[in-house]
Amino acid sequence: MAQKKKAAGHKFRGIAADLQAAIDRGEYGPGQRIPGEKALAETYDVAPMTARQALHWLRSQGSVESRKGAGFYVLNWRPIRRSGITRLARNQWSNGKSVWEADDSRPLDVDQLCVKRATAPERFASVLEIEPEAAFARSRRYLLDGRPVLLAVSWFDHDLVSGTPITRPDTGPGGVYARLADMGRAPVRFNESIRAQLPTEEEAERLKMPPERAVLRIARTAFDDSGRAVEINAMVADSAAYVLDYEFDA
Amino acid sequence: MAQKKKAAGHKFRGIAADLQAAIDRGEYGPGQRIPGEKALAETYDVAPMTARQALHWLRSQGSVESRKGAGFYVLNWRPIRRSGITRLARNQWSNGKSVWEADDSRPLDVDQLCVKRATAPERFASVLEIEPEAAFARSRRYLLDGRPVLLAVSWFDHDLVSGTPITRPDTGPGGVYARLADMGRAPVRFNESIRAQLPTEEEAERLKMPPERAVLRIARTAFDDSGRAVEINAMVADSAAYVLDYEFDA
DNA sequence: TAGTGGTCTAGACCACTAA
DNA sequence: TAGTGGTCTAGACCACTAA
Repeated sequence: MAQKKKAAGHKFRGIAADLQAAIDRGEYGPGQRIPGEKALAETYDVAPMTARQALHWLRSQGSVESRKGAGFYVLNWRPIRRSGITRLARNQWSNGKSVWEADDSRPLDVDQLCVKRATAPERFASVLEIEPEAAFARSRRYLLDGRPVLLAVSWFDHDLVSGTPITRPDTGPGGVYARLADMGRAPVRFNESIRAQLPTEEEAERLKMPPERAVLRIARTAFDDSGRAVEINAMVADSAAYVLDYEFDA
Repeated sequence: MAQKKKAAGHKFRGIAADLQAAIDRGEYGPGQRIPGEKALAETYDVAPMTARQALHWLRSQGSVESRKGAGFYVLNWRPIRRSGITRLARNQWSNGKSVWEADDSRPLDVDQLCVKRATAPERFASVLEIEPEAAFARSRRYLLDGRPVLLAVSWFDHDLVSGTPITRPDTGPGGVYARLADMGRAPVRFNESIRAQLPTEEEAERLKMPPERAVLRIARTAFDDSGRAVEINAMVADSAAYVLDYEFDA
């Protein structure tokens, strides 16, 4: 009968733990291939499905990535530290005092830039106090070393930004916030809401991430000095790539 | 109709989408049971494993929960809105302007309170500038309507808090921050770092959540006016239960 | 006692990769 | 061309639930 080396009915966890430990010990270095479904099934004397579960668990953790037809390969994320409150970022209070190993000094590339009139999700439209159809969207994708890590769509009141540089691919120095300031609608206050959810199929494809790994959804609303929302930036980040950081006074 | 191309080999996605749509339409209300593995396998003419994948996908989204031996039941989360920057919370800027349907007016219960000397994770110890063994931990679990939603462990320098009310279950009015203030080490600045990861087996059990659903890990570091870290609060939140909220000036 | 989810078996075919 | 991951089949036994 089936041999039970771990708690009954959790074989795949034991296999995953073994592999993770081997990765942590450096037995498999970044970029190296780890044993595949067939090899694990034989080694551990389990069904291929069970070996697969272990590999997918590692993948959804971000420990490995799978390449179809090629195998599973060790990843070594140095998460991007995203400072939500940028003007206060990197001050004396936090120098070198971080609970995560992370890095915020690497430049991100942008592609898939798309600016167009579009229909906003209901919940964004209501915050912007517009009809969903009366929205303008600036969409783009961010990459780190060629790997997609973040999707972002900025939503505006179409009537507000129509005819301004905000509707053009290049918004000029200072970006959209500087242009909003030019129009007398400078953002003076921000709200960021964060959730972790599964990616949609499209999001997973654009981020080249496995569909079972969570994304961080960050919705940043910018308010002008009259308290009206002038922009909502809806971001979707690969959860394996990001650490979000906020600093504030007591 | 926006029916996706039936790319051969994504049956479970179609089934999951059908069920989610039925839930969204209200065909299955909160608390109601949805068809199980066997029923779905028959209805859609697929293998039980395929039906199971669909149900587990819904579960990892937080749309349903499974009760062993009883079936899958519709959940209706009203996420808890956690304001990171509490002193600024709920001001004019954000009144009624939220992109998520959430609620922050419900009281949380506390259980599993445990205060003891303990060994801190390396990365916490180094931020607190102590040896891992020289740590003191205050651990507890928070529940909403009887459902666990958050685990929290506060880490201190053992030598600093030893003999103070911080080492007792009841820390008195104002809690640990007031006691730190009594000692001349009042927190004046905070840093919160956020990641989304899979729960450990123990975390999933204590939160009564499926192991494939992500948790939000929030590490809050409190600094005194000399810039030294006086406390690290390591929180683990069910990602289906929480929206994190930060507000700040431009 | 009948039914359910949790885990697992032992395969299959396909598209894709690397040599 | 041999090997791999992605998806799926058609079951199995177990612990547990609800009637």
